[in-house]
Amino acid sequence: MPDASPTKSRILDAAEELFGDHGYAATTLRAVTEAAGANVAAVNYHFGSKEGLLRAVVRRAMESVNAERERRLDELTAAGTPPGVGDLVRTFVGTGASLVRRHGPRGPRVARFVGRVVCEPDPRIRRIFADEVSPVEGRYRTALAAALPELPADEVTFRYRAMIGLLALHQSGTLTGLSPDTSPTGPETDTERLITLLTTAFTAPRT
Amino acid sequence: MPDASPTKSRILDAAEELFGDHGYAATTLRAVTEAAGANVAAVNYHFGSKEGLLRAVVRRAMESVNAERERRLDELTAAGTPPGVGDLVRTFVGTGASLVRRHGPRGPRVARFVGRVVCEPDPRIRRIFADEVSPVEGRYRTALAAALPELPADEVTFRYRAMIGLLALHQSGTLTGLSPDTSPTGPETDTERLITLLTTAFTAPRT
DNA sequence: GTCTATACGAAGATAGAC
DNA sequence: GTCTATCTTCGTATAGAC
Repeated sequence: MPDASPTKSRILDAAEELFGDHGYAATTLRAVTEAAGANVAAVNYHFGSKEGLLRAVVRRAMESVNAERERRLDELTAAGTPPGVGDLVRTFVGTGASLVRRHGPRGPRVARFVGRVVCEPDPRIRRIFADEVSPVEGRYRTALAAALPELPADEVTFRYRAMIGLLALHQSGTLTGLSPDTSPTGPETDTERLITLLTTAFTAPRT
Repeated sequence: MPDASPTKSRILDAAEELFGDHGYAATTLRAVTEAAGANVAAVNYHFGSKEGLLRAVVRRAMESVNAERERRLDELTAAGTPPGVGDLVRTFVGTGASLVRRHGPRGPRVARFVGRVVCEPDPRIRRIFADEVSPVEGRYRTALAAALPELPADEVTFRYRAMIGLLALHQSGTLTGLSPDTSPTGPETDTERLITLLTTAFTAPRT
């Protein structure tokens, strides 16, 4: 269903950009509605609250990633032999990094926004994101545990969370530097480096 | 030099706790001064601004960590043979995790605060933290590059930033779960797991 | 149903009294 | 040094135009 309201859609676009650029708490609703060419009260009408607006932006950004992660995990498990750690990490990280391509011209903005939301320490914001990705997250964690039978379940969880965190830092540009465009190498190189780092980290001996 | 003003000291304590619990942006100056039993304008007088208060809290939290990181790196390099990756990672991560012990009863609060600040995506906040740790940070990065001669310099930097990021996520409790006390294992176990993960990750093949 | 105009209480910052 | 008063701006709530 395409957006019934053009105002609603413009507010989503503006919030996505401003939340990603300045963070959730530092972004004022007035800045969002001004950029969207709408009135302040419109966000309360369409999304209920500032938090409701955040949830809507997260959902729009993540639903296609969730779908592709499901699809590729289905492919991996349908192949007969259970997927290895390398395949799982590459699929998960690669799908996350493919946010940029998936959202067309809005791609870089979406990636920056998502990376920033995942790093957010506020429990309420973390909860909103967790709600949107928890189904597929559970499937990957189970598959990783199966691929690492010698590793205790809680250490798998520990490393899984490290993967989520590093992917988020990668997407928000923290891993490449303070300024977004200081990286001498391209973003694909960093993604490959992240996959290498994480795959090796997962196969570390148990502690 | 002990604090000239008891009000100033109480404001630092209160800000450390509230910034760590609710994040910088979500913490109101009124909540800080109320918890400190002082007037709202006292923080503006003593620290210039909310940002100045943050810088003061960061400095008080990190100066002993910086000092111990310097000291232990001196020990490591004075031993004759250049330090290996495992020693460097263990020293760096262990020193960061020792925040808890180093600040006595305030320890857990300081660790939560620091972890949260490092994860903060706001460039101004990141800059404040970077200012306080940059000298010793440079020394560790150089030592890591020397211990990994086969790795390109920018990939060392990439993995170094991953270490900083994961240490921060570890200290803010993101790696152990959404709620702070859900971890079935103790914090030392998680620190050991982090050291294992990072040491293995550093020695991954170049990409 | 969609949206705008506007008002309310609370927050951060500042100036000046003491 | 510390506090009071005040200014601007924030998120939210209400009422009504179309």
